[in-house]
Amino acid sequence: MTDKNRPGAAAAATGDTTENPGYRPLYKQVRDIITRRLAEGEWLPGAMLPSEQELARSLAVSQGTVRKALDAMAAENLIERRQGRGTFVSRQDDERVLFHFFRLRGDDGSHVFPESDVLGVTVDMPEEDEARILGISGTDGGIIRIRRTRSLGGRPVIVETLTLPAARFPGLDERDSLPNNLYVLFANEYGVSIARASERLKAVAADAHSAEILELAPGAPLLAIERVAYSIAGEPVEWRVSLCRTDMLSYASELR
Amino acid sequence: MTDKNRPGAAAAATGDTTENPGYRPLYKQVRDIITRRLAEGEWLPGAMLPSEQELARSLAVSQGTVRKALDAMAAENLIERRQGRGTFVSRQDDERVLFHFFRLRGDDGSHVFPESDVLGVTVDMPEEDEARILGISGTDGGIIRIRRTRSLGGRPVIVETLTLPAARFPGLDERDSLPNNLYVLFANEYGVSIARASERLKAVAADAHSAEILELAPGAPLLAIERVAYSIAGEPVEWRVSLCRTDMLSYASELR
DNA sequence: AAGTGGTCTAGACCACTCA
DNA sequence: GAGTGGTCTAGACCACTTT
Repeated sequence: MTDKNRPGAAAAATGDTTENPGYRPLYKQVRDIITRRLAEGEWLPGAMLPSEQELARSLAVSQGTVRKALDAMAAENLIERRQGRGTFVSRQDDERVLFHFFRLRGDDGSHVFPESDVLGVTVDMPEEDEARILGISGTDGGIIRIRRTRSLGGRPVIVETLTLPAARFPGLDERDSLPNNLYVLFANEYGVSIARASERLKAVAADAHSAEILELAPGAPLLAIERVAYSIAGEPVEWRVSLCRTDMLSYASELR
Repeated sequence: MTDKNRPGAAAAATGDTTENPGYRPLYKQVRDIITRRLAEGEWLPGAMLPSEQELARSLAVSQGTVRKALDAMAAENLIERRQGRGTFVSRQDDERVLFHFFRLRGDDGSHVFPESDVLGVTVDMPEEDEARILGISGTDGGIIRIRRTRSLGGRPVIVETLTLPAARFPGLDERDSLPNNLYVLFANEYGVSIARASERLKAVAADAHSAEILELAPGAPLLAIERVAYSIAGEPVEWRVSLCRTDMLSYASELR
């Protein structure tokens, strides 16, 4: 960070769009550096980052530049800043994060916590669509499929299939039990933090199997939620298809 | 803005949460002032705001403080900033805004423009739920209901009912025709700009009437989207319930 | 009292747009 | 070349948390 605004500064893959070459603001370079160190596990979830002053000194930039970089990372939910305390790596079990990635609400808007029951875990070679979505090429190994239901008050309301790249989660298929919140497991046991997800929703008719699990008549309307979740580094690490009965629940979306 | 950080500065209703009293940052006060002037129509959609220098001078704060206020407003999609050109009031017909409030996509992710056909416009006194959602009290007058379908390639894919507070949109019920994009009409003819919306989604079975319009069998699964849209000032100005067949479409949601 | 992030200022310079 | 927003710096002070 000695020569300012050097024209050849690499435009790393950071999700920025329509970036012109030849110029990359210092604070974005700083953001990329800190994000990379974060993705590499230098600071674990919940840990405190060095203070702005320290980071500024070690990166040889002004405190204001570090501040702008950290503010950008906080806007991406990678870190949390607390006045008087410090800057901390976001935790997947934080309530704010938890409900950010789980958009189903009670009809009165209340938060709900469905309990999960695993139906089965299998390891296999990916189908074509699975390989494409998870970015797996021929030699990258197999995938783990998890089938589970999620229940509210003993009533099954969701049946879902998760597809994970096995290389990322070694031994996951042999665990005795899986927690309710898989993202906490991903973060704590495999160093994979989910930063964002992209969802597509449809209304579908229940097939015979799902209908039986959800205690519905075949053909009943279900909300199908298809999710691809991405790590901090921006790689797809989970493909999840959920079928939900929405007579007592609804999916909340804020447009702003 | 003469006495800095005066403790008693009013904490206006700006959507900020858990605000402690007795202190309100200058840049938030500036943001509120400019947002209020914007909501009052001082600058129309597409118009250019005064430059940062001018605003800073007229408000007797530093340029950096104005910048932070404008950056916050840009993050709320109220304004758009373009380097070298200026700061402009967001337009509802801007492509970015248009698809921000319309989340249905083709199955390949493509943007899609359904054509609307109005089935009927009526003026009435609000039902209890309509009055509650739109914040209409007894003497505030009636509501306008618009029923319409939206079609892709001649095939109806959405049937929806919109409920509007009549006081906000005088004469809307007597117009010869209504445009495809109502939010442009709201902004240009009634000075009502939509700043944000809150949606709830469910999967439902098609009733006989909707099924006939959408050329489906009764009981077919439909995506029900219930939206409340809010003006810049934060008041609810539209309640919309859409029933969509999603065999060729899906609802896109980005979680980040 | 010490340390953290948050605000505010003032000034210099850069990138971009347009006349 | 003039005017705009964007970046970067340096320093002062404020609010908040912890010791």
